[in-house]
Amino acid sequence: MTSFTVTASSLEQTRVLDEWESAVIDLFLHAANSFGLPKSYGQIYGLLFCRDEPLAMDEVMELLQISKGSASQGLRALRQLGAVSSTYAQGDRKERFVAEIRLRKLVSGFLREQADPHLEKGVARLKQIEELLGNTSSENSQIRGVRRHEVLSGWHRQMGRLLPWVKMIVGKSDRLPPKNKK
Amino acid sequence: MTSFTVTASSLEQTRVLDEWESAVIDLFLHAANSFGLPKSYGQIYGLLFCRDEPLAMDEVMELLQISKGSASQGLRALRQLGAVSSTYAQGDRKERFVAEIRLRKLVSGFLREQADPHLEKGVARLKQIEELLGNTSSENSQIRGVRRHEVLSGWHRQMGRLLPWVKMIVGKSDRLPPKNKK
DNA sequence: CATTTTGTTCAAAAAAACTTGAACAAAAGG
DNA sequence: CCTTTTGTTCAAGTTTTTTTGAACAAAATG
Repeated sequence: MTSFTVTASSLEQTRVLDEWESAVIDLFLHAANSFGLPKSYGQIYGLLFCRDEPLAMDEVMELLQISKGSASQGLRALRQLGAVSSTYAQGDRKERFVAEIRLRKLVSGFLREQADPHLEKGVARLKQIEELLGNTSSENSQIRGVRRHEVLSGWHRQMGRLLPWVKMIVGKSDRLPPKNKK
Repeated sequence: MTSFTVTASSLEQTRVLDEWESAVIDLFLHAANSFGLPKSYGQIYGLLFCRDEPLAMDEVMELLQISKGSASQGLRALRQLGAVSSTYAQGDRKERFVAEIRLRKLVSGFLREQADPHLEKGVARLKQIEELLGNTSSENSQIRGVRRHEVLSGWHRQMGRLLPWVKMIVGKSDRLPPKNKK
């Protein structure tokens, strides 16, 4: 009676979002935002995170109600970050996507794409500042500038040391620890 | 002849930016941006970072050519982050600001203000998802949801563990190491 | 008090970031 | 080839964030 097309589980859950899924998607939306990524990237990742089966771009568009452009760009960027990977289902032309769910991978991808480039640009900037210090007419200012340059170099070195540690630490216990107690 | 008002160093450098200072300010402008802070915060911090003497708000405004509003809000936010501290020069009504230059302090302030609140909101969100899982009609979906909730909880725990380490690691060798070689 | 100096607030303007969708390519099928 | 399906690109539109500046408060000065 009321239970009509209800047990269409594995293959039909694809069409609508469960409440909890919306909440997870929303969580990732906010998370993406605070990592400086567009909201839509968060939504897309969140959706894939929820699902067991790979989704194609058009399914992502429909489920999240976002445009082709956003879906395309979002999926590409997420793959670039290593947050999503794609497969081609046998005998189907569509590319389908799944979320990378290992925190270590997510973090290291993020650092590789976001932090590492900044560190490299940092080298160039420091070099540039060093050059400008040559121009400086006032001796006092130059001395001050050299000190600041040293401080910045120190910070740069520190950051370079920190990143590998972060990757390590997050790697530990990627799997859930055995549940003890109750 | 050519050296006229030239040696007005310590107290008069205040009026203009040296080239290297502009470069440092620009560096912090970009850095702020990639930490998700407004550019003006970066500029203000950068300026103070360059200077030995504390600067008042109107000096910041003039040197950076920014509005009263930006200067006021920027300085307040930076103080909140622990990136800047203020003093009142004896017999002067103006509040004057200096940059916190110890990386450890900067990082821990940033984490305290930005990361910690997110972790706390995370707890609430996880709880909410857990509740929504109760509503879920499809058994399969619920099971899937429980799994995802477990994954998210694991991530949350990991992040909670990571932050203290970051504060530690950055703390090491805050001072420049003794220069050996050459 | 009235005045001056210093600093905050917040609505409106400006700038930046994100999203959209239509036009365009690329590849598969027939 | 021509058509269909799938996916990319990017200019224009939308939304969000940041900055501005004028009005306002607070505190010191005389």
